[in-house]
Formats: sequence, structure tokens, C-alpha cells
Amino acid sequence: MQISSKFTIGVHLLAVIDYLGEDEKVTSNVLAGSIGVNPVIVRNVMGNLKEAGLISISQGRSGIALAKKPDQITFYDVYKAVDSVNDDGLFHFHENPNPECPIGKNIHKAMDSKLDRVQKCMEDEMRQITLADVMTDIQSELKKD
Amino acid sequence: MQISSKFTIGVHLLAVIDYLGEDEKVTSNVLAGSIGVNPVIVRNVMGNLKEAGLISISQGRSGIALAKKPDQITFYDVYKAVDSVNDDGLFHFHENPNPECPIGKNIHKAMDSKLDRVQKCMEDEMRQITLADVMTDIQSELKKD
DNA sequence: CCGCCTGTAATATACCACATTACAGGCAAA
DNA sequence: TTTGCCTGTAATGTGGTATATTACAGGCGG
Repeated sequence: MQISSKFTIGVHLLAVIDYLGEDEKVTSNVLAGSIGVNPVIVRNVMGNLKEAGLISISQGRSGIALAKKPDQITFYDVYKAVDSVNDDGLFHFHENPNPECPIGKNIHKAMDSKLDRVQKCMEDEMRQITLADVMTDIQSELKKD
Repeated sequence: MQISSKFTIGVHLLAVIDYLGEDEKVTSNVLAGSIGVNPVIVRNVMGNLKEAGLISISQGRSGIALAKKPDQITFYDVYKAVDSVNDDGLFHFHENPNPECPIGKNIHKAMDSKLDRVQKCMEDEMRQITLADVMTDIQSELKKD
């Protein structure tokens, strides 16, 4: 199992928007070219990021721009924006434990809070990482040339 | 996306084995009955847990038993045993970033260590939770009746 | 030796991620 | 205001994966 690539696509997207800034025209086709996926996928992710208030999109001969500063955009924001994990949570619980069995009857209650704790731990860590951190690392790679 | 139910099945499995202990005969059919899934799934998970050294299985008119004490079996052990997450990691990275693009060329390098950090955080939290914790909660639910 | 149980392969099904085509609608520039 | 690019989105295809199910070979204990 893996978290959908929509998440990494989202971060990549934001990085390109930040990098090309207001100088160059950024379109879903340009982005799709850099990311290496279909433009429709990009437009969908763009829509998610827009709904979440991370970017602004003006139609027509368009302009896409960050709606927040890079250090105000965290991995968690992107992760939530693109619905990386559904409402049932990170862990898929088997759906039919036997209520006639003392374990089956209570396993859900006994595990849920623990699984939530694990998921929350992961999400809290994602809140610590920002787009600015990614840009810093990209810049320092670029300087090596 | 969600982590396969094989993980929760694995924990459920261990809980039943611990609960029914050495008194009653525990078979894949009994387990499947409590868990509410097909016996073959149970046997596969059993195999995983056996390989990982968490349970012992003797064939024939069989006996299944925990190979460690409940407080020595963590969620992480089960999670690893059933291959909840493949070797590529928790996050599925888009596979064809454009090497001609300054961002596409470096996005992988810039994000990998951060994603690893997130995953490791989750796994560390799982190491803190044991089968014994689950059994404690189940027991206290049972006492409510 | 008989019967129950595990190990495992083969097959089916349903769902999901991602790709692709197509087109309607909007904004901006000319 | 018209034209052309671009976004929003629906419809469809496809491959991969999770789980179910049937079937059977092999092993151990009674």
C-alpha cells in the first residue's frame, strides 16, 4: 500500500510555481511537463490546492500563483488538500469481526485510539515540513553545478 | 489509500491466540470465524507472523501459540511481518519527473529524506504499542458486563 | 492409517489510481 | 467583441492490488 502520488505531485507543483514565480507563464501543460504526468491529473490536483487556499488560479490566459508564502505551506496542508488518506483513517480495519466472540466484539474499540495515535504522529511530523524547506534543498542542489 | 487490513487482522489474530491461550484448540477456521474473513487469508497472515517469529505453528491436529510474551510484541512487529508497506516506502512518488527541468531534476532528492522522516516517525510510534496494551483494553471492556 | 489442519496455487471479483480524450466555459489580449 | 489559450470536468480505458474462494498436496497426532 502507498499514499497516492497526488501528494508528491502536489508538492512538485507548488515548487515549480514558486520557482518560475511571476516571471514565466505557468500552465497545467508546463507543470505536467515537469512532473511527467497527464495535464488532467495536474488540473485536478491544482483544483484541490485551490480549494484548500494554497494557490490562486485566474482563468483565461492564465496566472497561477502561491496564495501563501512557502514557509507557510506545510506537507500536511498538501496531504490534506489532495485527500491522501480517506476519512476511515490510514489503517483499513477488517470490517466483519464477529460480535459473538469476546475478542471480535472489542477489538475495534481496543485498537482505534491506538491507530489514531499513530496516524496523528505521522501528521504532526508533516506539519513540521514546509515548501520552503524543499526549495532550500533544491537550491542547494542547483548550486552544485 | 489505506494500509491493508492484513495488519489489523494480524493483531486480532494474536489477540485471540493469547486469549484462548493453551486451553482451547485454535485453528485458522476458528480465527477466521472471529475475524470475519476467509480462512485462507488467516493462514497467509499466520504464515507471515510465523516467519517473523511471533507465533509458533505445529501442524497436524494443531497448536498455535505466541512465540513471545504479549508485552514483547509491538504493532511495528506485526506491521513489518505482514508487509503493510512495500519497500518503496509509504509515499508513492510520481515516477517520471522531467530531468530537463531544474525542479524535476531535484525534487526527488529534496523530498526523499523528508518523507523518510515522516514514515519513520509513524513507525517509531508503532513500536511503542504492544499486544499487551490491546489485551488490557479488551479485558477492561469485558469487565463492563 | 485416518482425519484434521496447514501451506499454497489458481482463479475470480471489485475497487482504485492514473491515463487519455473530449468538450464546455471563462478570461485576456488584440 | 472576437479569438485563442487555458481551466474545469465528465466519460472511458486499463492495469494493479486487496480480498474471496475453491481446490488440493503434505504433515502430524490420535
